[in-house]
Amino acid sequence: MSTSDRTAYHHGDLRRALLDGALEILRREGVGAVSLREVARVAGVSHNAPYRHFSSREALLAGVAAEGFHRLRARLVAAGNELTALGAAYLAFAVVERPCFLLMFGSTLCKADFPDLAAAATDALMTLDRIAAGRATSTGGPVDPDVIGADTLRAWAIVHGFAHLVADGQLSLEAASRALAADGKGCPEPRDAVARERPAGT
Amino acid sequence: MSTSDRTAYHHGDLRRALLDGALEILRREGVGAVSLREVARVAGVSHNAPYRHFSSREALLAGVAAEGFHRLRARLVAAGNELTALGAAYLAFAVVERPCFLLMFGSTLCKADFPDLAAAATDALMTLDRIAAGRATSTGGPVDPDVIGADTLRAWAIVHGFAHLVADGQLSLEAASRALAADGKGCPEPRDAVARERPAGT
DNA sequence: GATCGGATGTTGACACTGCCCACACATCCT
DNA sequence: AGGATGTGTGGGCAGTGTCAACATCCGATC
Repeated sequence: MSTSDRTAYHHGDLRRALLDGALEILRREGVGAVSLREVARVAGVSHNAPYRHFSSREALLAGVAAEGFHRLRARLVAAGNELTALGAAYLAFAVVERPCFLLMFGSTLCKADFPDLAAAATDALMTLDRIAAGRATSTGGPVDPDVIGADTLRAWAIVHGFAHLVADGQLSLEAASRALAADGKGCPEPRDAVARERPAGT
Repeated sequence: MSTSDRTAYHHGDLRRALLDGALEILRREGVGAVSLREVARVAGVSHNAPYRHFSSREALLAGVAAEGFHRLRARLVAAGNELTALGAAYLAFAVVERPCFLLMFGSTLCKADFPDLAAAATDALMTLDRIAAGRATSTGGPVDPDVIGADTLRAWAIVHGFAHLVADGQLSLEAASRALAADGKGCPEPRDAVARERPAGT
């Protein structure tokens, strides 16, 4: 009834509508409120229509999470290649997209069950490494700590830790940002000095 | 029927049995499988008995999570006061008690709704700071970044980040342990030198 | 252009869940 | 002895995920 307005029997792009609706509900009311029936209701279809596009509720959530990783990746790319800016972007995503962030890195989904989700996650993280280290890495497969830079790994852990602490409400965004900025400058120890040499934007 | 064996009508210590049963199910089948009815079934009581001890499913989960924080605290205390050992203990908890860890730091529970849970969390984290910094801090209330040591905050974020990455399966335990150990020695930069001077056990 | 197959959406049903109600039982206090 | 109170029971309701059978539409093929 929206995109191509065929006959009102076939939706047009129900899969897209379901993902959008699910994200909307996720953002407003949390992951617990995302039910197949409610999402179907929002999309204006019967309670079983979603099963033509997602094999289960988990699969729908996996789709939403995968798109979350795509957005995270886009934010990282847009942040430029300075470590501090990358960290800020990561943190901002965790705050602005809190419910989605918690879905992406939570216990609800087992990434092994959803290859697309796993790929999206790896892709985002490899992008982070590629930007931070200023070199090209292949995508796909699990994160290999021997491939990813040791510096990037450490930076990732710090930022990820702060992001979770903030998302959980254990720490204020201000405190985390301050600590993160201080760490970025205060503790460089350039084992992988090449990546740090470039002045970068901001 | 267990502790004091009164009349088999009154359970004896149902609250305890419910918490134990819930933790058991949580460990074996994940948080999604923890339902009030199933927990009641395991405890051998009617489907409504749990409501005499927990006002909702969330409240039961909050109780389980609070006990998780107590166990985490115990592990930290037992680990001694060397930073590396503390980090390893934190990481070990995330791996061994993965479902509980994810419940404790996940989006399922809003800590603001459960004061006991919030207190348990703060208590564990303040214990971490107290051990790491070798000084006494007051307990209760949210974590104050001006009270907690800057060094501890940074260490906490790193360890917490690695713990989540491992728990999510994004990183192997070995890689995280290695990176953590390397970081513990490689990047001291003792702003808060007092805490590090003591040789400590192990 | 008619026909048929596959993709997509619908209706109905079942088992399960959280939560509310009224009721039964046990214990304790006066 | 006799309520008052805490604790467990049984029934019921609305909501959910999922399955099976059916309806409808689109596009390829004759």
